[in-house]
Amino acid sequence: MKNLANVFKALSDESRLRIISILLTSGELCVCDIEATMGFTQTKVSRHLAYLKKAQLVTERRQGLWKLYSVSKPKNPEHKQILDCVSEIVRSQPVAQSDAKLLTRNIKKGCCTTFSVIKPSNITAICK
Amino acid sequence: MKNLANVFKALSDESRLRIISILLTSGELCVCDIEATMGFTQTKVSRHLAYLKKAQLVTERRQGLWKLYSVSKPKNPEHKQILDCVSEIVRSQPVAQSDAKLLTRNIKKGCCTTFSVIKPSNITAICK
DNA sequence: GAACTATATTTGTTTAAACGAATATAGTTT
DNA sequence: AAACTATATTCGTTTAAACAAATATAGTTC
Repeated sequence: MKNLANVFKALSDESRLRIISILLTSGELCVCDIEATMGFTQTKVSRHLAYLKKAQLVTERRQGLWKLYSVSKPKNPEHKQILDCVSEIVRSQPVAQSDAKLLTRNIKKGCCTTFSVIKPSNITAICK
Repeated sequence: MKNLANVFKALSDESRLRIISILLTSGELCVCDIEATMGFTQTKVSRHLAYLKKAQLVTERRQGLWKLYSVSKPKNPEHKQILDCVSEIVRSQPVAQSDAKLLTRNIKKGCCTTFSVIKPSNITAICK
């Protein structure tokens, strides 16, 4: 029960819920794309992602200079139950839709997850 | 999203999750039965119940001297979605089972929800 | 209405969360 | 290896949560 309480604690912050929301719609995002989409500072995004990761709600993989975050794949039935419930609830929130639009606009600008398989040198030439 | 975050905040404490759990198994309980079952102080139980009530997770009705608490009936589709998810998850936690046993033992002792429709004077003669 | 009982709130203290600014780390390019 | 970039962590400060002990409130009994 302590662990479940910690999962809920990780979900008890609006910024973190919004991060989960846009990760659900995008599949995978680098930290700076989350910053750009939500207008958060780098520190803030990084800290919240660390919190979500500690609660096993998100997973990260390195891709060159970037770390790409996504909502975790469930590890066992209980974990799946929680992730499914959370996903379903978060997706049905109104803010989820508006954030999804912000994300789309950001991706159209091309910075920088869309290019995360491209060499950094080429990306910085295109973005910013 | 802010509201959802607050709901999760209300769920981010082990004591509160356990209270929800025994309210689910019992249907309705007075504060002192929760105290007795979980070994919590009166202040602690009352405070946590106030928190849960503020998040609309539990409801209370007065019955004589007692206040009987129960998990809320959903008020709208979103509310129902959250309550259903939470109930399902909480019920599947291991501690929920052991707490249910403690509750049964407590009810057998007859203090005091089982008698909440009886006059207080008669109850105190039986319990304590 | 006075004594009593169940529950709620206040008070003071301790522990944790959130934040920006600054600094550290690890991978990349040249 | 030095300069650079994306992300993580530390630091100091502000705001909130948790708790027990004490007090307040509202309903009950006599």
